[in-house]
Amino acid sequence: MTVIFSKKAEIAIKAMLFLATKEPEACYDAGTISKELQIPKMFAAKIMQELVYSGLLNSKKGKSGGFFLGKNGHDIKLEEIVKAIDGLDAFTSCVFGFPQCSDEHPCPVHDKWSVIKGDLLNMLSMTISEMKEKTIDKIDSL
Amino acid sequence: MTVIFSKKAEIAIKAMLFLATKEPEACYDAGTISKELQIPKMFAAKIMQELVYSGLLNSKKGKSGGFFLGKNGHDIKLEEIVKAIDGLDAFTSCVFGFPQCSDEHPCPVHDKWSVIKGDLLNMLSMTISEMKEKTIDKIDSL
DNA sequence: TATTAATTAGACAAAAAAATCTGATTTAAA
DNA sequence: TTTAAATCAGATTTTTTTGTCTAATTAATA
Repeated sequence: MTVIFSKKAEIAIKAMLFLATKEPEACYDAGTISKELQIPKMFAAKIMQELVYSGLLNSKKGKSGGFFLGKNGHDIKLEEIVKAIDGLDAFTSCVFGFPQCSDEHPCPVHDKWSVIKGDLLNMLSMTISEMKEKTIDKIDSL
Repeated sequence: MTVIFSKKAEIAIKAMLFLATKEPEACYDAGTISKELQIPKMFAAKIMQELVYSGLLNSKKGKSGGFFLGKNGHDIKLEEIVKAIDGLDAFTSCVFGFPQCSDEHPCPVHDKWSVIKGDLLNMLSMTISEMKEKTIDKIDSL
């Protein structure tokens, strides 16, 4: 059981965080990133591709190619990364999956979950740059 | 992507909530419960068995057998149900899965996530009886 | 221009989670 | 005592998620 987002989303966030700590246009290839994150190269490559597809990363093909941030880290929120990989359903729907749950027809934890959902979205509003500031020199120890 | 607990845990909660709205020792069989929750009978049966195994439900075998709460609804917290089915790792570990994440070596969202984890556990401290009070006559519309 | 090293797309495989089946046992009631 | 209807345990199947492979394309550089 993953916590709040899938393993792929977890990796996506870590990969983007890694790139955010580097020079803006510097290219890092899937192999380098996979070593950094200690995951299989082809799995990293696949996830990076999804991020390119959604515009969060850019890529350079061919020899000495690789990946780099698609826009300034100040403009990339965690939420966008999660949205690109998992979607945001988890953060907008009823925690029990009751389709009719709403303010008018609340499930038993509707109010509490509504507050928590807000806090979760607030947490996900952090940008990659902000994360970087909090992470400098720590990524290795994590 | 499930939100905070698995689909099985969702079903477990709904099934226990259903039983909580009935007479304490009244038996309801897997078929009845599966119809109520609109899920396959055998899937319901399997989940009920897990709940029996963990002591949250009791069962009566044989003809006109079925399931009923293993203890008073006032003494059954949501948390126990989730724990029985999914475990509680999700509510105690780092949201990014960083194994070393701690107060001393916080990940970038450690503080925010710590608060949210507390709120989640608080939400799960609700008892089945409390949920019932908030749900009476609503379970059909949900 | 040939070689090498990278992304890309899509098919494929493996593992995990969700769902189903089967056969044994239990028990109420005909 | 026989039958019908239920739980139970464990194996099996299906679906989803995770992870791998291969062939095509791209581009730097020798």
